Amino acid sequence: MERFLSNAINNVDKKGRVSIPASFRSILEARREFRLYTLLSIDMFCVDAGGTDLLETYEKRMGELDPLTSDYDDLSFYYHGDSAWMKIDGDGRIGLSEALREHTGITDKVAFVGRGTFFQMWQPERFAAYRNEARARIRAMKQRLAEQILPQEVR
Amino acid sequence: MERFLSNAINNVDKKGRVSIPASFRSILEARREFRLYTLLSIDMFCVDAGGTDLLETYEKRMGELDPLTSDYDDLSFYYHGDSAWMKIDGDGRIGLSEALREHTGITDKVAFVGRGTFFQMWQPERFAAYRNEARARIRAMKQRLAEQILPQEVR
DNA sequence: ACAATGCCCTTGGGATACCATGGGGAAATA
DNA sequence: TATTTCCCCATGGTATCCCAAGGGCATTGT
Repeated sequence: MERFLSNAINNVDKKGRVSIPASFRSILEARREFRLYTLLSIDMFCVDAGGTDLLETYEKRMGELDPLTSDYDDLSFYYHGDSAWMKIDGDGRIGLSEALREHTGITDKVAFVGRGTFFQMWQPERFAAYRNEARARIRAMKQRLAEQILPQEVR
Repeated sequence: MERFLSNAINNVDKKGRVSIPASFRSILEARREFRLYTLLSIDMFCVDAGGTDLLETYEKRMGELDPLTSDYDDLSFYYHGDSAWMKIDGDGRIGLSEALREHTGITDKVAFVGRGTFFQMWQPERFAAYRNEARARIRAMKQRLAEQILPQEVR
């Protein structure tokens, strides 16, 4: 299946609309998705977005829990309550909701970031900052792995 | 089947009516439901609402118990005694009962929260508080899982 | 190699439909 | 008869639909 790849920054017009990058749109269109499932991220200031399959992934994850547990309840509360369908208009745009703006800090520009099976929407500055942090963590990770693989004496 | 998704806050007018969010309404209409099954939640200050299928889900749950047990009796007492049908008017509104107000603390605003197969009605402040708690619990849940997967030495 | 052309993508804006809300008044209830 | 419930219509704001234009990129032709 085609992946959501790369990133782009698009402008919000005065009606509060943004164009979804064409490369993302064509993936959605190929899957006959005419709306976006969006979820306010729990640990980042961004929104996860994708097709129905994204929601189904989450529901599958929930499905592995007993419906009577509080874990299940919390997950359902989050996946269904903190998410929304966003209609994609004929020109491939979406209208940003108040909840989305508040959670992400987005005002006049949106950074779209491919994440493989889904993509994210960020306020550009926050995206840049997060990206730098993530890169630093990856460098550290590589370092750790290298130390793990090479025995002490060889280093 | 279409899910109840996202959340919205609507006003109660001086006649005591609230509009059900259009996205929720359209799901009910598609299922030819012209009234709402509502149940005072046991462990939250909210009301669960949905179509006939919601009541049927509960009855099925009861059905798995022995009718002669006190558990069965309690559940039946709860599902049938603490619930009510709410009529939906031609404009998609419902009138709030005294019992509902008392249990939820709702006065002039209602937070509607999608829960997939049903939705909830909250007093907005209580909803905001519960939502923050739930999100915190999920963050902790993710943390637990991450620690479970990564062996101690690698961390 | 450079210029011209055409296509695709993003952005803009007017018109329209939908939705939440308010209120009048009739019908049902007590 | 008084009060509540229900049905109807009105309105302001917002979201959606439709059409148009400007700019960048690649392709084509000279």
